[in-house]
Amino acid sequence: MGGARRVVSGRLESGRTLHVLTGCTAVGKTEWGLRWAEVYSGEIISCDSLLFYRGMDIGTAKPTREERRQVPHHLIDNRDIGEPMNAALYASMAHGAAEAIAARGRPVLVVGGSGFYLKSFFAPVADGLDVPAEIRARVAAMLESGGLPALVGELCRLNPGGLDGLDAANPRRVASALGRCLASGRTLAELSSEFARARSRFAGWEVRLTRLERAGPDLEARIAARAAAMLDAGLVGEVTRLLGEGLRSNPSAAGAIGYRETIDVLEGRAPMAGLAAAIAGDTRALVKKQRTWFRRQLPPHCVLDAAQLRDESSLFPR
RNA sequence: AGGGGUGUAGCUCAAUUGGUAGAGUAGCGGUCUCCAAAACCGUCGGUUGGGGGUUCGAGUCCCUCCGCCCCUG
Repeated sequence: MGGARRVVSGRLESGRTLHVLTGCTAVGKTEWGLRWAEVYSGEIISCDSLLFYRGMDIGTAKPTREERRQVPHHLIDNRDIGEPMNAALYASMAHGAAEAIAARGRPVLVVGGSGFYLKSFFAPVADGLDVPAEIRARVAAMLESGGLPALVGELCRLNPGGLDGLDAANPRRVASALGRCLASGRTLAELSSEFARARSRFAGWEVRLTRLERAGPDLEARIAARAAAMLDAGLVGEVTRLLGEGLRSNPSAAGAIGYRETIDVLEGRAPMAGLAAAIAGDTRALVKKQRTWFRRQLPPHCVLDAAQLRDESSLFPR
């Protein structure tokens, strides 16, 4: 097996290639990614927005200690629950990890289902404009006192030519857009035409993107099993502990599937008896959102039926 | 068995003294430049448990049957 491995990985290592394995939650990408990385002596870069956080293990179905001993994993457990995370930071960290793995002469495998973070491997996701804390605070104060209309009004004043397709009903998008205009002194149209010329951090890499799919009933059964397994593994205890560590101060983490439903139970808004079903239901909703993203936002890619995969060598066909 | 309560969208619930049955959520579709398992937008959805009656008009009032819950025996 060692000999075969060397031959195959020798073929893979010509040039800088990024292998990206994605798919919706519970489709089986983690298992297949592990097999592939083990056989080809690769290292894994996680592309899941919640795996950064230390302590969020059970509810995120994080790769186990044992799995991480088998194959080196990157971008897992490197933030405390109270620390913010975002796509620009992710892109920078992922790029650093990929360069380091490639420098070791090993194949790079990205595994994950966070669409926006995934995008950073084949397109720019942020314009690099640094919005000072002072401006963010001023925008936040404006939102507090005048509500969304105040921000939109100010944004219109700064952009007499129009808002460039901005979703003016979305507080996050509006606040972010206003911050960028104030920080740069430019209009949204100017910023976006500049952004359109930006290149991905991985522009020099060959990106090979594969997405796993799975038939409805099969996936449904895996979602239910995943929710039940989380409870068996002690999800309630994990959430109780994280609440004590400030889970609530991180909206993304507190709103994550598995966590928000458990918080509802712990605070008496929902019955313990319905917890597994609630988690499975919200997981289904996530799967739908992921599929919309994959269908509409990913570049053309290879789609494989996870149930029919027999061999990791077919994951990234030429 | 007697007394009380209840029945409205897949689910949780609204609906002035009787006056065109609405929300949230799930479902379906969509947006995407620093919270993305986020945030936001659009849209489908009901013979108001069944039947009868009163009324110009009934989710609402009356009768009856059915289901569920609580109390008493």
